[in-house]
Amino acid sequence: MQCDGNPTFDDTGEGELVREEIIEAALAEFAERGYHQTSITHIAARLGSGHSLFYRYFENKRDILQHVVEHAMARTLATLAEVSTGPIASIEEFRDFSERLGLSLTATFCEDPRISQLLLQSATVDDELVQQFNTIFDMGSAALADILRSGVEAGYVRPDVDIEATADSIVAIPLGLQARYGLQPDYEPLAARVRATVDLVSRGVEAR
Amino acid sequence: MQCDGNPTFDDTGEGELVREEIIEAALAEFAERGYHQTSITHIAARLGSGHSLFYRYFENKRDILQHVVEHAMARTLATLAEVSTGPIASIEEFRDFSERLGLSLTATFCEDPRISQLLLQSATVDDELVQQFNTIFDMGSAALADILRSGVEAGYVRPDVDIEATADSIVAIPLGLQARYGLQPDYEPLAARVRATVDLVSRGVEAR
Amino acid sequence: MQCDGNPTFDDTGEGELVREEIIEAALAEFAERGYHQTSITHIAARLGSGHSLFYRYFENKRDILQHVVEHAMARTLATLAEVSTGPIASIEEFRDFSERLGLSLTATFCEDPRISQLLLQSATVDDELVQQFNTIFDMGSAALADILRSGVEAGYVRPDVDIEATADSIVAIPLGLQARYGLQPDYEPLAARVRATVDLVSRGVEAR
Amino acid sequence: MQCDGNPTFDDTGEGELVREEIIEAALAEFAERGYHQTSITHIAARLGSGHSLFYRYFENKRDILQHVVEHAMARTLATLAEVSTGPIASIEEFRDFSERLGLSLTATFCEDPRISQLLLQSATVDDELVQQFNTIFDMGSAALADILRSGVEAGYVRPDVDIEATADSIVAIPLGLQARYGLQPDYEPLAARVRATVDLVSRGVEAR
DNA sequence: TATGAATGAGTCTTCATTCAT
DNA sequence: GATGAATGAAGACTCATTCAT
Repeated sequence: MQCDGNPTFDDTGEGELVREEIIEAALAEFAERGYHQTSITHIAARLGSGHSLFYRYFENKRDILQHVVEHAMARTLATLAEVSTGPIASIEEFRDFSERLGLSLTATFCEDPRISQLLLQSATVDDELVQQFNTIFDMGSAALADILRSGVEAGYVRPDVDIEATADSIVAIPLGLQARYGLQPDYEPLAARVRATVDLVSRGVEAR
Repeated sequence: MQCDGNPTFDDTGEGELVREEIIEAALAEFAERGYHQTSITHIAARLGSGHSLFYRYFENKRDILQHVVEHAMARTLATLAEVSTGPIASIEEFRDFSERLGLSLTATFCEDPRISQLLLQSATVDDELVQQFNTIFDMGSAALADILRSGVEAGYVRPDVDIEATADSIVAIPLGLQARYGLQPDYEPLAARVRATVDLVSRGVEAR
Repeated sequence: MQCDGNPTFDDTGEGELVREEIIEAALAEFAERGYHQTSITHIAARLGSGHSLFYRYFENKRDILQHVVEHAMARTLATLAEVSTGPIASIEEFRDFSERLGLSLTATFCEDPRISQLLLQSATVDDELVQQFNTIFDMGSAALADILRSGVEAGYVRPDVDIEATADSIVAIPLGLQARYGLQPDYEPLAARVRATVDLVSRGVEAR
Repeated sequence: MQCDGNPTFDDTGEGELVREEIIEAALAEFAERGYHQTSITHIAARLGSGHSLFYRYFENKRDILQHVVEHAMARTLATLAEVSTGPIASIEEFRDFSERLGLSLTATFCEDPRISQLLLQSATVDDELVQQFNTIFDMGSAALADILRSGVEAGYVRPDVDIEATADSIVAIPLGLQARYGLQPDYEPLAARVRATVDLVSRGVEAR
């Protein structure tokens, strides 16, 4: 009766494979028609299996959204992790790092736009997901704030910037762009926006 | 079929008042529980009227969303109109104008956060509303691009900026901030973010 | 509260005129879209008046159907009355009378097919109307039985016919034809069917 | 969309049984209270099941009417098929065949009067069913016309009959009788009418 | 483990009817 | 007399969820 995510089988068995498949199918359907317009039957149909299979692996519809979002988030974070480097010592390194990060994210989202579509939708479902969204935003902003702070210390960032507020504004940029272009992303135009953003931000915070 | 938006009464009569009331109630419900979670009965209950009254004034649920969104948009545009000024001749004027615009919008959204909540939701309903959203974004971006172009001509904006891409990035900022803070907006922190954004952008595009 | 068909005004006043108009409009709508698919609003729209006017003149939707049917029936009976003649003395006179009757009815129905459409529908509404329909049928059959009986006495109808059963069968013919051709009646083909029927019946009952 | 008449099970499984039961229940309800007065809930209540079960097996209310009508038609045609014989060579054989046919149909309808009630109703639902009704009528009439034509060739039918028109008139007879007596059929009186009809028609077309 | 039959709560929508003006 | 605003009962239909097999 209680299904806490793992049925009887252990996490590495075949069951986990099925779970992945379901999440994949759900991601596809949610992204294509939206969470509210997607029924369990839609997901099952894409899997080519009966719809009650779903309930062996997930509590309910809401439950799987949670998992799908986490899944998508994990993939995004993996992209971010690839790009992280050591400490940033100059505005050129900052610019360089930002561009690599931005372009890499862009590539990821262009490759699988469903992730982007999903994230935008998730906030309309309930407060808990909104909280989750906010947490991610705040983590991103905090990380950026750290960088800016060390930039101030290192002297390549203006000391008079409002660190937290500026970090928020910067993190907001890819988010807003995703809202506008996320549904049918084209790499080239988006890459141009990334470069423009990097330019804007670098000059905006640079100490002179 | 029989109700094309306006019943028999003319636009200035009492009927129009009821329409406004319904729109107001729908805005409240949509913002509070989300479009998909709101039923016609919810709206009617808030009005204290029978649910069929709704259908005298609006075609269906989708129809009223359209109207509510237009309503909200109109209010937002009214705010923007108040701030618009003549030509901008220097980076200081640019900074000044941006700040007035941002703070004014912030005030509007803080006063009635439901507008912001609604706009974010609307895109999850159907493609038509997504298009509408994109159109608004593009209009904002185009207006800003015009300003930047004239700034280049006037010499206070660097001539090497990618005008369109930069305009998009800048418009994305308030959008992203709204996604993060729109649901429970607090004027002061948001105002700080506006100022930080203005600072970032002004320095980012300024010719030196 | 009780509306027994006549409001306060007397039957010859203007009120009666409005009643006729409503009945006419209802007949048109019922015939065009069917009783169940017709709403009071449809009728009012055709009249170009408010829908509550209806309730000044008729109890409810069911009530007006009753009236419309009676109206249609009265028109049909008027047609029949025109054709009735004195006693029928020979098979030629029988044939002649039948043909005049049949063609006259055909002409009436072709002129206003709505009557025919209505009568066919009425039976699907409730038992009372079915009873009414049966009564009409029986009256027709009884009248025809009288004629046949006098024909037997006069010697031009075979004495071995089952009078009642045969009368029923004969009355059934126009009814069945109406079911098939009543909705879009064309005079010529229907006239041919009338003539064929008269021929069939006359020869069928004729004494030799 | 997902239910095209047959769910996943194949036609021979238990599912087909349930379908039959639903059709039977719908036939009963439609006949008893009329198509328009019958709700899906009525049908489900008769089945003793939830109303949504219905939608697993049929698209919608209109859909099941179609099926019920086809079901009824099939039973009727089965009756007709039993009676069909080889070529008819004389007026006596014609009379004989007609009587067997008529009595057989009468027996069928008396046994399950709901079929008759249903067929009469179906035409009030929509144009498509009216077309279907007309097609049946025309098929019957065409078959009868063939018989009459071969009767003319064989010499036992008067050569001066208007074949098509007469066939229509004859087919109209059972139809009209059904309209009058179909709702509460009694075998004996109906059999008398069949015999009278056969008598009338045989003498009416017989060559002398 | 997997299936699909069954259910009932919930949603949108229509429409006959009433009532204040 | 006439209007149209308002209502509530009722109906079609969907879908998440459960359960027996």
